Amino acid sequence: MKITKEADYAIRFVYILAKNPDTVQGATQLSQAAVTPERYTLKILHKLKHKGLVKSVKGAHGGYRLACEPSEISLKQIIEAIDGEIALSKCMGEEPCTRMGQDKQSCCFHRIFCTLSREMAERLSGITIADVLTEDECVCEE
Amino acid sequence: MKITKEADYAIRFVYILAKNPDTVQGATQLSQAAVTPERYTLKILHKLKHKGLVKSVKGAHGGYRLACEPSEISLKQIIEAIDGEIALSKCMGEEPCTRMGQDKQSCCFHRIFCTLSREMAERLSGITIADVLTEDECVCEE
DNA sequence: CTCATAGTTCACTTTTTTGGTACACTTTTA
DNA sequence: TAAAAGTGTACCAAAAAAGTGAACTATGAG
Repeated sequence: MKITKEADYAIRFVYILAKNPDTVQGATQLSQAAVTPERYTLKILHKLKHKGLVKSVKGAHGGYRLACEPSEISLKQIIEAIDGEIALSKCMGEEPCTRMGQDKQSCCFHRIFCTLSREMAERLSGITIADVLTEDECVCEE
Repeated sequence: MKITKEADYAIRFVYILAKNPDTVQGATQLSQAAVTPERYTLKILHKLKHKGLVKSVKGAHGGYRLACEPSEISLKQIIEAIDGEIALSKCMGEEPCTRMGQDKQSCCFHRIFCTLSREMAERLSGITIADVLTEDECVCEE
């Protein structure tokens, strides 16, 4: 019922990039800002790039920047880029399972977990990095 | 973002017990019905008992039965009995974290994840085993 | 044009969590 | 009182998560 640390880091990176739009930031810089191991940072950024959430700039003074506007990147996109599809139960991904000795096409929990997973995904897709930036301001003004 | 297999099993056990109220069912019986290893079943039942969700009957012809009505047992209770408190991010359990180099009392994601976790917990506490039994009937009538 | 910078890729290790066992108990009732 | 059934602790192994190393490639500034 938790997102992985990797997804957690990923959100942080996107957040940092969003805070400084139009600026290319190196992996070293990002690692320092988010307090994460540099190698690990690279790995995560690679996944984010692969999913088209960030873009990389090669060569001297290269680095990373967001591929689109903060308001166009949702938590769902980031989490799914790292952890894969949002599903509360393992029997989501598989075809309808036949556990519990039932010969029916789906186990009795399938539908409930499907619904919950979808709700969660929808909720997360409604929260963008732009929202997080706003929230951040609120926290800081406390 | 997934519940563990153990919690998944736990829900199944409670479900099976709920299907046959007023009947004491042995661990062996439950294992067969849910297709789970017997030893593991015992371990899970132990946790459920510890949290007061099921009761055990000792001695010959002993076994387990629900501690209360199916409508009084929510998915939240079962999942938390096994996996611990529902929290989407690791930084929930800890005290407000000071990552991201902020000297503020809480990181900018803390509040968002707190809200989401609470929402999820509330949603799960609204679904009882009685609901699952009903849902089951629907599936079976497809 | 060349070299330092920075990303890319693959392969690896360590740590933690999950899933599952073993076994030596205790309790109860037929 | 012996067999059936639950109790509890400790342990183990596989898998996933978390993190590392090193060789490689691309690029642009000087």
